[in-house]
Amino acid sequence: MIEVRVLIVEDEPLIAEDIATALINNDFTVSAIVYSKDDALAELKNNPPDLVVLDINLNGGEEGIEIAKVINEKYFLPFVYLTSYSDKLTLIHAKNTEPAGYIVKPFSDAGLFAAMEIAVYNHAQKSKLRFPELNDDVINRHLPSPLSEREFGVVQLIYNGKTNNQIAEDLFISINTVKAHIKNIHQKLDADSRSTLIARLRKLMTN
Amino acid sequence: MIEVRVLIVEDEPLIAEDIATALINNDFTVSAIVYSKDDALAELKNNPPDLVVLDINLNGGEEGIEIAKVINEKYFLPFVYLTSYSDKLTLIHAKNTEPAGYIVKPFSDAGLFAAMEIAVYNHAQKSKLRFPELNDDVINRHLPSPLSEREFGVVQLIYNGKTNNQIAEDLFISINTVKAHIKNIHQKLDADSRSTLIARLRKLMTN
DNA sequence: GTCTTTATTACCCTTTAGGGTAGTTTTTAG
DNA sequence: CTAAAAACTACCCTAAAGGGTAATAAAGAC
Repeated sequence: MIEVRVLIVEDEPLIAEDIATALINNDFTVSAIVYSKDDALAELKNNPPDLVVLDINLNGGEEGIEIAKVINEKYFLPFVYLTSYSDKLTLIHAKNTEPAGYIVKPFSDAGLFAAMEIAVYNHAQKSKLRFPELNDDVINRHLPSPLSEREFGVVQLIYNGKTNNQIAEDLFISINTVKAHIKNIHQKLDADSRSTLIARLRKLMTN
Repeated sequence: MIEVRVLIVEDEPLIAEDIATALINNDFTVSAIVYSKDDALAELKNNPPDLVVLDINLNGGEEGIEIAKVINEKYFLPFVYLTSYSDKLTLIHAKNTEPAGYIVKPFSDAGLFAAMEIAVYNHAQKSKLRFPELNDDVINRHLPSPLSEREFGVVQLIYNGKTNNQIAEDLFISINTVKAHIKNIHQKLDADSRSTLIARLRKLMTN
């Protein structure tokens, strides 16, 4: 079991405490409880959690949504809104920030737990989509002259930051051979250095 | 408007033609119509589309689902199932392959169009998650000694395959300065070459 | 105002990478 | 079986990157 650190952003201390207790009972760790947007942003920067519980209506406004936007822009973290079904307009704004879930007040222990679990799970799924492994089919369909299997093997090692020497050792071939392969790879991918090669690979993998 | 090339996999030629006509009427391009799994795989390899319309029940079996699995493993393409609500077990299998949508037979022109639009849109959203831009906050929270703004600027250029000279030109500074920055960056990120640096950046961005 | 961090530059030297040419050995396809 | 493609190797040379040291200027913190 991996520790999940939760940041609670809620301006009503009693509710915040309730949530904290419920979370701890369900094997979560509370990284901090904050009562304002500024404190929330500071916590995100200095003591980043794995998940954020976010009251939509902070200090009478929609500060929760502003925090959500910052999370989406600057941090790759899941967050769940705390909501009491206030006004519909706020809920529309909230939905557009793509929250991992909602906790509706008053909440039950089980409901909280379920929302958190789903949030963590969905975020793990999303994580898998980021920086996927190189795939020869995806790459080759963009190339006039496709990479051979061996060349693709070399490409993967370059992509993972290996030097020519390390590649030679890994593949049990001479460094001269490695260089020859890289020469051909550079031609096929129109690159002239490892780093431009890697940048091009990323591009090919997204299209 | 960008051309969307659609591969149709459907063993009943009449239905396939219907779909093709409807697609063309809705400004899609049909890259090919195939009637078997083997032909579908060949098309994916040799003439890759942007989207696949996939009959679940090909040749009496569940070949459509097998094709879907290959698409998920080897290609990063959205696909929509063609289904006639046959048996529930098949539908469960189909759901597990994460299709971008379903087209239910008999389909209407509008229904087809909607399903395709949604599929294309969702796929574009997913694409954004792949290989995201570097983010200094995300990177710095993993580092004991964070990157300065300038260093992060250099990092981004390295990440995009620029040489030291190009970086110097881009930032209007001396190549010696660039080298000094890179030296510090390497220390902070525990790297000793551009490519290991890039690999490490990827790793930091996913955690 | 001083101290610290960041940014800037220079010089030197070593290692790594990249590009050209050329050759042999496997593998694979027709 | 033969031709073509892919894999492997060597050698040479140039360019780029990386690491050490050191010094000045600018910006921010206290």
